[in-house]
Amino acid sequence: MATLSHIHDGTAYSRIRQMILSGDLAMGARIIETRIAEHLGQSRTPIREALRLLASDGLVVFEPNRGYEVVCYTPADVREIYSCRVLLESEAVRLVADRGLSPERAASLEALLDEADAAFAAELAPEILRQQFLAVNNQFHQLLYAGCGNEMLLSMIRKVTDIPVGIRHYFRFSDDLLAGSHAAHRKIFQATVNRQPERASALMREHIWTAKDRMIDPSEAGTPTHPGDTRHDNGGADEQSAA
Amino acid sequence: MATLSHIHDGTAYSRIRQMILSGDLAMGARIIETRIAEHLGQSRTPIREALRLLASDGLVVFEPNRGYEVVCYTPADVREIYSCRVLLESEAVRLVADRGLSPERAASLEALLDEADAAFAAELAPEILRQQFLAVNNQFHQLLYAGCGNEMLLSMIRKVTDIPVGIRHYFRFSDDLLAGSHAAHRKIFQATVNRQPERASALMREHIWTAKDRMIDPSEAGTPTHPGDTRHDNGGADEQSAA
DNA sequence: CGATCAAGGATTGCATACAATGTGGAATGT
DNA sequence: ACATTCCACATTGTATGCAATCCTTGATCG
Repeated sequence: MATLSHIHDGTAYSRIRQMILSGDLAMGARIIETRIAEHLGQSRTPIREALRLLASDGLVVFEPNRGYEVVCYTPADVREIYSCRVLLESEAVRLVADRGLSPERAASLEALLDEADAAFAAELAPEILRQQFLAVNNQFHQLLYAGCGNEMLLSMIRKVTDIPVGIRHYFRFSDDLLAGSHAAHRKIFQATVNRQPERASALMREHIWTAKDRMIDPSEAGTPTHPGDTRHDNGGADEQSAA
Repeated sequence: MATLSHIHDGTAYSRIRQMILSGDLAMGARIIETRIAEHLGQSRTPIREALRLLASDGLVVFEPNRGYEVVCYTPADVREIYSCRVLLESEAVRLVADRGLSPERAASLEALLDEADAAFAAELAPEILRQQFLAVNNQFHQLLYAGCGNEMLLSMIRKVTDIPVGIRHYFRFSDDLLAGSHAAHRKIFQATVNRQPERASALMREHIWTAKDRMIDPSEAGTPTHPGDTRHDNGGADEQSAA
């Protein structure tokens, strides 16, 4: 039942996957089997299988008899992804807070948060800081959900989380954004260790919504913001208003 | 971005997939590449790729150098899946109710509901009735969500919905269960056309929870019921109780 | 009698060869 | 000059052959 998408071995699949996630293969880049094959020193057969898998993951798009290219998300796609993240990750953290964090995992998470603190204190160049923070950020989220007890949920979270770094160009960053994100992590972590499922869940929703709000082009590409995403802002008070 | 998992063409992938979903290949059955290859009149190469894809879908499990077998869900796995269904499908129907059903889709859904009514009225043999209802049931859910506007969400719903029919042996069926399920569909549909997102969502949650409650062995296999699934029963009143 | 090891068969892993398809460009006709 | 057709190249689709690995079975030894 466990998907293999989080494994980092030396297979063609994981190597190509890493190239896409890291931006080594840019979004929209054409992928030619023979090119990749000789680059990885293998024949086309295992590369083909890897590419089919990546297409199933949604990391490359595949057109029969045409070939593959790295997925190029539209802003609307990214908004979809973030809507799913809100849903899935708020649920995951709720489960974790309900079950309780293991002491080891709590310690690891706290270490991660301290690491981020150190990065902020180090007065790094903005670009370096951003990069470092995003790495810690991802680790925090992954580690936090790890003990939620639902493997299917975890695999779906990986699907909406492991996407090319290139999408960060869709977001407007600022210094306070990173700091705010870090503060949110602290609060989420605290609510989780305090066994406050609903609170941790609500904080997580707000955390991801905030990130989504920093997307560029809030008007174009069809879907401004997904309908209903504001429900928790008005508490569903206008229920039945359109009936 | 659209996954191909719902396509029913003549490819080896979709053919094997259908064999698994229909139970033609039983849960837990070993799959040998050469066997399938000659059965489908193709060489091993496309079959290998199809099987890798199915492994990524979670429909077959794959052990390197060992081969494939049809996934055999444990009751705990099915409970995980149903927890995810609650989460995903309640959200999907909420979105649909918020956006509003298109008249054509509403008509199709109503036709589907009438079809189920006819099946009940026809006094069929229990097994036939069950089979027919389950088919209509699946169509109803798929069609209902189709206009939710989030392709990623839809693909995840397909992942937790398209599973081998064999899992129905994990559930205890009864005549009133089918009738109750049908009644729930009517109410969900009504709330949706009435543009009551929260109501439709709550009905859907309850609908799937009810199904989950009919699972056999509510005690064994590790996870009795996923923690937190009862939150909506107590309204989260015991929040912070364990802090 | 049981356990261990070896050999054989079965199956997957990979590479190569060839067929099928699609694309781009050049040549030709209007 | 522009459009169209046809050919050549680039790329994917499939089949086959062989190497590597794993499992099974039978024999041998304690």
